[in-house]
Amino acid sequence: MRRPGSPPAAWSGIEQRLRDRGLRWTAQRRNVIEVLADLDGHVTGAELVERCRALDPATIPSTVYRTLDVLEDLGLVRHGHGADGREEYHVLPAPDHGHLHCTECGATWEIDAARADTVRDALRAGEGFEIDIGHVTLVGRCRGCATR
Amino acid sequence: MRRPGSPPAAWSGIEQRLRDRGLRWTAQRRNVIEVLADLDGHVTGAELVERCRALDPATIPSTVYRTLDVLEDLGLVRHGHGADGREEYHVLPAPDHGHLHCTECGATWEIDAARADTVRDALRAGEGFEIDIGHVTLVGRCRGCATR
DNA sequence: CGGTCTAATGCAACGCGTTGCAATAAGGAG
DNA sequence: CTCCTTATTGCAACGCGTTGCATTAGACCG
Repeated sequence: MRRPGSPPAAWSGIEQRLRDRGLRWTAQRRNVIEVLADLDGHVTGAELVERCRALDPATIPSTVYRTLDVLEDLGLVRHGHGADGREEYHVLPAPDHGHLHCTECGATWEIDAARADTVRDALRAGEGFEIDIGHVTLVGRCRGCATR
Repeated sequence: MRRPGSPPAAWSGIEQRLRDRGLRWTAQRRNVIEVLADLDGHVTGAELVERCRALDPATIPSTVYRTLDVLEDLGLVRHGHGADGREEYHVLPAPDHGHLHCTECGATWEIDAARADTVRDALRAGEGFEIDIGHVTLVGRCRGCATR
């Protein structure tokens, strides 16, 4: 968690980056970004909307989602799908990790880039497929539940 | 595609299997099953509802989804999430295959069990994780789009 | 053939996210 | 500072799926 008032470098140039693309710097976008900058890791769409509403009760969901689309274009966030298919946003810069979910015990956790690479390599070798490992949560059973 | 009137073996005992569990054999369930039996492979939830409505215009979505839950308990279908997070149902018996989706060209295709096993093995070895490969659609870039 | 128990249905409301469209407001030009 | 262009917003409606609850109707029993 970040101290308010010390925006990470990733967010600092954003106002200019938007303008350079002919996009606009609005109060609503400022809010979304303020919330995102205060986050580390993941948020679901609904959670993000909630947090924006805390900052500005007049927040409209569709505006938040559209802002996220723009930020994704800029490479500042990436969306994925959780175990239940819900939207999940990763704030960048983030290591290229993966997510696993155990259907038996309900746990969800991350695997680091090195582990994720073994999966990536498997698909690259056989299928020539370059997986976006962070995009979906892989579902199955964890070591504990599988052996039990 | 199946010829009407020749239900596959998998569905034949279902009426009894339901009753054995204290569940009931209803007209609505019959409809869902009739639609499923006429299918090979996948359907999205919405598509299935649509097809049921063709059979009985009075079909209610929530009933269809609840029936699918029951059938999943019985092991006759399994649900997964498509590239966009939508529900997708696999009719059994189905080989334990995987699904890939290319974000660049939009294609979605299957990989057979053997290929899927390389992914499974990668996760089993490192993480002790038993992936349910059919549950989610893996997203990334296909060979063509990746090299281009 | 009723009577009884309770699984299943229909319905209405909700949750998350997306989309179309008219109204608003950035932000560059004069 | 005012005007103009058009990106963005707010809003309302939609799509897919889920949930709670009162009502209906399977299916077993005597």
